[in-house]
Amino acid sequence: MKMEPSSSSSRADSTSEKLRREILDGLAAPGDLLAESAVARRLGVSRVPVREALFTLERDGLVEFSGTGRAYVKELSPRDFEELYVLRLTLEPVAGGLAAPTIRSDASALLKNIAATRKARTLGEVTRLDLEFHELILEMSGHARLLKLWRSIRSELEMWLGRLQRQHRGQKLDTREQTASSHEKLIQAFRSQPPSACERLSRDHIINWREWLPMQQGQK
Amino acid sequence: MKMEPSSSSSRADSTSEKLRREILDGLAAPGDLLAESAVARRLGVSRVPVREALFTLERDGLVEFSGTGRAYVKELSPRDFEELYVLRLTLEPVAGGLAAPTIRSDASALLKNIAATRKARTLGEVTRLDLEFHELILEMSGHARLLKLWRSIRSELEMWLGRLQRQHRGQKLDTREQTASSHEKLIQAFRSQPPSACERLSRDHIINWREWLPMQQGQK
DNA sequence: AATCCGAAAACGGTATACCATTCATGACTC
DNA sequence: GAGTCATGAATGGTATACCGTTTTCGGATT
Repeated sequence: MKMEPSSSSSRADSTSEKLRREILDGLAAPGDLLAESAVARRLGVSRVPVREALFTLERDGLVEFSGTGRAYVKELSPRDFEELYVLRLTLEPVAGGLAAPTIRSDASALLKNIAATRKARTLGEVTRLDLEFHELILEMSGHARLLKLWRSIRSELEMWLGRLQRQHRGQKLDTREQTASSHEKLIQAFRSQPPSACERLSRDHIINWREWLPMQQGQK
Repeated sequence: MKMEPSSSSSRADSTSEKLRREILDGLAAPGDLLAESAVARRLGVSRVPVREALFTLERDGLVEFSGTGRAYVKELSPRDFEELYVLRLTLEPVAGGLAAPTIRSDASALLKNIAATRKARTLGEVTRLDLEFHELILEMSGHARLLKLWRSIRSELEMWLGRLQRQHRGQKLDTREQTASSHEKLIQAFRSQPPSACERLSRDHIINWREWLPMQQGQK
């Protein structure tokens, strides 16, 4: 028998997860100092696991170190988001092409995700399931490093999307159905098209996603 | 006045560099255990910087951790190299397209690299300068994350190429002139072609590079 | 009021120590 | 001889302590 994988046994992991959540939820504002001792005291662990957690978060792009080794919550500019967008546009079509055969043989995980999306109760949940859908395709590509690279930008994407949501509370776009049906169409196409077309479809899907996003006015 | 950047002030950095070199030079064989205490004793530092160095090397793909936290020198299979090749094919054309305007305005760094390549005295030096040439393009793309992703696979590439070299000592291909002139042509083309063509040219350059490589017979 | 400066507090880098777990070795059993 | 189990060494995770550097802040100076 095993423990559920969510509750990590090591304090370094649970510390990085707690900090990640605080950053993604906006509790820790961009630019905030994450001092090792302070975090350690606050979370009731020693500095060692905190230190390790900060390195992890740096790898995930949520934290950056100053020249003197201090860790700060990273600031994300619209220009940063553009970079992330270009990377999705670069990585995901390749994954789509590679994953096409796998998806044709078994798309159950993707379909399950779509069903869950239709039952989502909050906008945040839709966003999470959306990213999970795309990560599933990366996994099905069978390209371990491609998946690793994609994961290395996932947290930054989540941070940006979370901020967007908090800024546009009022809007009641039906993102849920939009996302679900868009993903559904993508799978249908994947099942009937050759890999090269799957690349193009993946690309178009990202472009569409980008256009739906409510963007801020400030360019830079 | 500053210290030369090569000698890093922190022991964690110098430790990771020493280990990186040992792995790339084949002193540490794939599969070898890198026990924290043993490395610490051998290098005359405590376990703390060693631990940090091992995390760094894991990020760079030279080391992998077992489920119980032990660090081993990563095994690289031909299939792993295929993944790396696909990633170059994915990332570098995008960088080429983005870097085109910058290169047109100032290609001096690239030209300098080519000149150095022509003066290289060992095959290993040619390889290093080759990778540096491509990294320069990534830098000139102005896309910080694209560069970061490329760097995250650079060490693995170096490891593979180093192993190839050691396996094919006898061959006396004139890689030096081949590399230099190929890079020269690429720059010339970059200067006269639109960004979309630069993407294609970058892609072709990588494909050519791949075909020149002496590959092993074993597929898996 | 603005600037400079020095002392104290905060902070990061590293070493050492402790403990639970894992791993390797050899004896023992069948 | 193959498999099993116990024991001790090796190993990683974490806490704590020390030290040099950086940062902060209040007071002196202009």
